[in-house]
Amino acid sequence: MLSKKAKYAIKALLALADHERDEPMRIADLAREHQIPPKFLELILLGLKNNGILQSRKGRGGGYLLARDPAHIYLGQIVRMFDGPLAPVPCASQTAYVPCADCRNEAVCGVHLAMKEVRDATAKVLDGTSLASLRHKVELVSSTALPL
Amino acid sequence: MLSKKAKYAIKALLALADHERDEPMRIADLAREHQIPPKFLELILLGLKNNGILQSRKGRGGGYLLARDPAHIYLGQIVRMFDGPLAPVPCASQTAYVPCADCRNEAVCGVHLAMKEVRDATAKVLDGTSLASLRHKVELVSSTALPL
DNA sequence: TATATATCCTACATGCCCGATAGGCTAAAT
DNA sequence: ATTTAGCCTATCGGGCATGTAGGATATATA
Repeated sequence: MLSKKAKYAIKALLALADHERDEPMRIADLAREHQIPPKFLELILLGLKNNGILQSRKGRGGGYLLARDPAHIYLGQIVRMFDGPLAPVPCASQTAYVPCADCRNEAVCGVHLAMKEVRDATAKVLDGTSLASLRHKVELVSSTALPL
Repeated sequence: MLSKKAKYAIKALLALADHERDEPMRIADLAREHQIPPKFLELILLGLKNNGILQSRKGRGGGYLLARDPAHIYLGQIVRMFDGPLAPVPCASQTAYVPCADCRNEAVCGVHLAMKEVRDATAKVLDGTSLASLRHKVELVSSTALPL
């Protein structure tokens, strides 16, 4: 299950990727436009900044902007940051491997085997999707979609 | 994150798939062999029975057995049963679709798009893996693995 | 029929974490 | 100096996952 934090983070980042580069956006505006509790979003954006994904400017005319090119910001990093490893079980994680206490021999564990496949499939999607590519996909879909 | 329930369920089911068909296994034995709290496992197996995946026999010589061929018991069903839909967000679920309250237009939502891909990838793995095929994979891996 | 065995079922405890809020601090622009 | 907007820590409430308790029910065996 994707946490609200990760979900809100992705939404905000996509909005920033759509926005004029070098023009900061304010928390309050992002929150209003995407129906996110403003104080909660504040926390989230702060986290993104402390992880080097966002930059900020304080004071009047300030706000947040992407710290690097949206083509190099991947969903995998965002999701891991807020929700931890992608793997459904710690023993199947590549980035945060922890063995199971109750598992005698991992090589013979069906759960391990199956969940590693799930992890790999998930990682392939999320580590292969950047803000830029996602933005592009949305563009494609919406241009062919029926109007409301 | 895979819940303990789902994890224990898969382990127990694999043990049953390895076991003589039509020879019931007792909760206590399954629990001991796989380091699962017995009363907790009881709950889990009961759930599996009420969902038609297991059969049971009461009294002396009783226990649990698979209700159908292990080649037709898929991990997807097990995981959904204990942990709910595979999709990271309800609006990306195929089996339990619920729209997001905060989403104006799903077709233009990047989160929706990306998470649908994650769901599809996960479902492909879990709905494509049966107890029998998983058992077979474990066999293959363990035969080529180095001994402890 | 009596006893032992093993599942059935409901209720409960408990601890953790997610979502969200509060409120003061700091920096920058005007 | 004042206003604006981000920075940061603490806190809180509610829900859920994990696990436990204990009795009811069904079945095999002696």
